[in-house]
Amino acid sequence: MTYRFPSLNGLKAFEAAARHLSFKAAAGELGVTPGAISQQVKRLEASLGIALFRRLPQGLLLTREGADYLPRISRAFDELTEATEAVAPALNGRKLSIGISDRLIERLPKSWPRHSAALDPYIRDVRISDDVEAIWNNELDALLLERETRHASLAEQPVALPARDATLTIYFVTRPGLATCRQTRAILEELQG
Amino acid sequence: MTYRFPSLNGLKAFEAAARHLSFKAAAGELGVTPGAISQQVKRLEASLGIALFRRLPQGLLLTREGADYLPRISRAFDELTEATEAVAPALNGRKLSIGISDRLIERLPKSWPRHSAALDPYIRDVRISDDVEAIWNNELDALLLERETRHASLAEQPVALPARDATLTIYFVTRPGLATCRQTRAILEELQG
DNA sequence: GGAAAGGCTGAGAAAATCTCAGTCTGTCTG
DNA sequence: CAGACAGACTGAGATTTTCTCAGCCTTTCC
Repeated sequence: MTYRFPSLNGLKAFEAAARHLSFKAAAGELGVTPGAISQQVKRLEASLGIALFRRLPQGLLLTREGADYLPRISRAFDELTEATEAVAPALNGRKLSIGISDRLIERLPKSWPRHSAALDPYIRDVRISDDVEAIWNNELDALLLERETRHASLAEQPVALPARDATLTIYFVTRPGLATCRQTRAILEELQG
Repeated sequence: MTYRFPSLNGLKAFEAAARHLSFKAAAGELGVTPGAISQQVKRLEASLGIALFRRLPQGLLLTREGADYLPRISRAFDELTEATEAVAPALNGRKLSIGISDRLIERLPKSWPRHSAALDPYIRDVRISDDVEAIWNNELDALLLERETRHASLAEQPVALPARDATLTIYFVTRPGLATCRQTRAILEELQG
């Protein structure tokens, strides 16, 4: 009983691209460049021996095969996500401690984060900090930073916010195990409005 | 709607290790060394923040969390496998052309492959060849070789056979898109007896 | 015509993963 | 009890995969 299926990274790229019908948008979602998506999808198509997309000047279209494939891949991904959320953080219900760099806090909407009632159940406290070490020490659960740390063992989720001065992209940094939990999702959604 | 879950390679290692309750056996199945499995599983556990296995002197045991996780991961993998088989090769029902290196054919059981009725529906012809190029030219669908080619864009499946002289490990080489199809499975099963 | 958008590609950089060789612990054997 | 063995772990370095970057191409829209 051996499972055999294509590169799982390729499937991830396909799934996102098919959902958006855009390599560029998929790239944004997955935090890579469009070229990377293009290459992943192409490799996937080569390994399956079929075309999943039709590239038209007006945009992408799923082929018949791609359209058949997508919902089943999505279902599998749902299962992986739910299974992971179910076992992973023994922190269901725990409130998170969050750090924000001082430079960033001046640029965030005033309403955030102290006065957002919606986040009360998820946030224990918010401190000024940009110390990534604090995450490893368990002093902080997450950091909001204006730059990526690109630290391989941390999860970084980009968030595009409307700020005082035009749009601001910030990064929500956590241990990987916290990247998907209810608390994190609630915070990110609230941030993005 | 963004899916977030741990490294898919790590999940693959976990799934195989949990099924065998052995890192070594999982390594054999996935065609890597036990050290690689050990590292993958460890990374997965770190990213989830929980232990999936208990390492006892007598062997591996799943933790409660690991045991909860496994069936759901397996189900997701089933779905990926089935979806892939459903869309992938437009060769359902096609018979395969197979090449066998001359050195190898002398060492295979006499019964194979020409006289195996079970394989009739799956094999069109068998030729003497060890030319990997022929796979890319579509002149051959698969090769049976005594060594790995380690060609990145080909799928190689090791097969342990009872041969004239003790055990013989050979490699079934195909395009990745053919690695999982019914024909291939039938041939491999027949080979392994 | 000119600019903008989106996808593609090749080269090289970066990251993830694997192998290798050696270690350790516990079990089995005589 | 010594010795052999089995299986898991580890760090260093090699290998492979994946990503970025910069530039190109085609189509659409002013």
